[in-house]
Amino acid sequence: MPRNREEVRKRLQWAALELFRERGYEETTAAEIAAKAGVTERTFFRHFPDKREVLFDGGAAFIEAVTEAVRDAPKTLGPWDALFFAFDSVKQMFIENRPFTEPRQRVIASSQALQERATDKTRALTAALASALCERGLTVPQANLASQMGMATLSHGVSAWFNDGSIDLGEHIVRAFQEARDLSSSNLAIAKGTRRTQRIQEKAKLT
Amino acid sequence: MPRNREEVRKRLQWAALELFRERGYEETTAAEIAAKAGVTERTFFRHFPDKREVLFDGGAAFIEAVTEAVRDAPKTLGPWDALFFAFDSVKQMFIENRPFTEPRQRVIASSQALQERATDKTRALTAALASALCERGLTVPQANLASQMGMATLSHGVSAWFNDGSIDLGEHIVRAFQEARDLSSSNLAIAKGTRRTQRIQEKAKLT
DNA sequence: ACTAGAATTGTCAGTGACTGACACAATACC
DNA sequence: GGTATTGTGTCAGTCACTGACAATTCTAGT
Repeated sequence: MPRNREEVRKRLQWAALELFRERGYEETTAAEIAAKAGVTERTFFRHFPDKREVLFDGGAAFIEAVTEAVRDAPKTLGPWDALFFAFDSVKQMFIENRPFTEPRQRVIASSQALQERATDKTRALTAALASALCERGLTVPQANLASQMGMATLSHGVSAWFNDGSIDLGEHIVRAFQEARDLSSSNLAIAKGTRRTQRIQEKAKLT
Repeated sequence: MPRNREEVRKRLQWAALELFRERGYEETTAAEIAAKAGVTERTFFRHFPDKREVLFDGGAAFIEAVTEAVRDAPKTLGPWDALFFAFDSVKQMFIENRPFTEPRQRVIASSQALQERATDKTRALTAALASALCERGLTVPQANLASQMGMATLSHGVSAWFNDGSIDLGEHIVRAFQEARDLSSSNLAIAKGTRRTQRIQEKAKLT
């Protein structure tokens, strides 16, 4: 009885979120999710490669949007500005998906296994960003560093937005990038060179 | 036949690394690892909570060393300098563990499941760093941002050291922090304020 | 050396995630 | 209406992981 593929997929996701919230992730079996969605356990694993993945769908679409935004950024912009441009371009996706994302976040926070998968999804996005930055002339290490710093900054901004919805998401992102700049530009020891750094460390050891 | 606990632990780790390199992670069962170490599958899971964890031992010791170094950093240092101080203080651990770490890295890179766990270990370290930074007067979001940027920078430096052992690890870390500063301080759009940023984006849409 | 008690392991049975193979049903296309 | 394609059900099986209990070895006190 093959219904519409997408419909079954969505029913499974909905059922999973529902059961995870009621009983918790570990206490819910894949068979129970499938039963609630009106299909078999085997069908569940035909739609999702593993039990965790049922909560992480649509991530690929977001990755595609952000990396495309990085490619579309004005070529005059440096990597840091290009990332800001890209994040600002796709901020609407965060706003639209917030009703789905917010309850899911609570479930993820309650399970170690789900946190691991969530972290891995962030890593995949970071890697895709780095790849896009490479096309802008950066070396691989530079692109990795920039994308990781950018993702850390974006997470910072989105997290602040979750806790304070009274301010626009775009404004939160602007502030996050400002904070990142202030933080790393205050690097006194390194700015003056290695010699001074060593002296500071020797001083510290005497204390 | 209970031998010394630490000895069995190390035999299991060695056997696992060996088998993972020969057959790959997925193709090796926990029972096989245990048999090679002269114990039972049940004993394997008494020493390690799951199959992946056998490759990630000693991480706790490193976390403790780095966070303690953050706490010991001169109080006059800002968060960014404190992180540099801490990383520089424990760089010896990287040098000593390189013979174990390097082959392990190849195994990890060949398995999705192991990569996930590795990423999670990085996340745990980052969280511990953020916690240590909080004790230096930073807010939670600031500490999170700083620790994530710091970890990204450290990874950058260590990775460069792996690829170029002719230069000292300490020098690689110094360079990584310099690159991080240069990267985020060149944030032209944000530095001039939101208005200019919006204009840049509107211009881009016309293109 | 001897022995009680703690620590470690072996054995066994069981759950649940996940997979391959095959048959069956529903849909799309002609 | 027949046929290939696609989605699903069923079944058997592997493997990660766990609880319970017995057996074994180590450790300390005598």
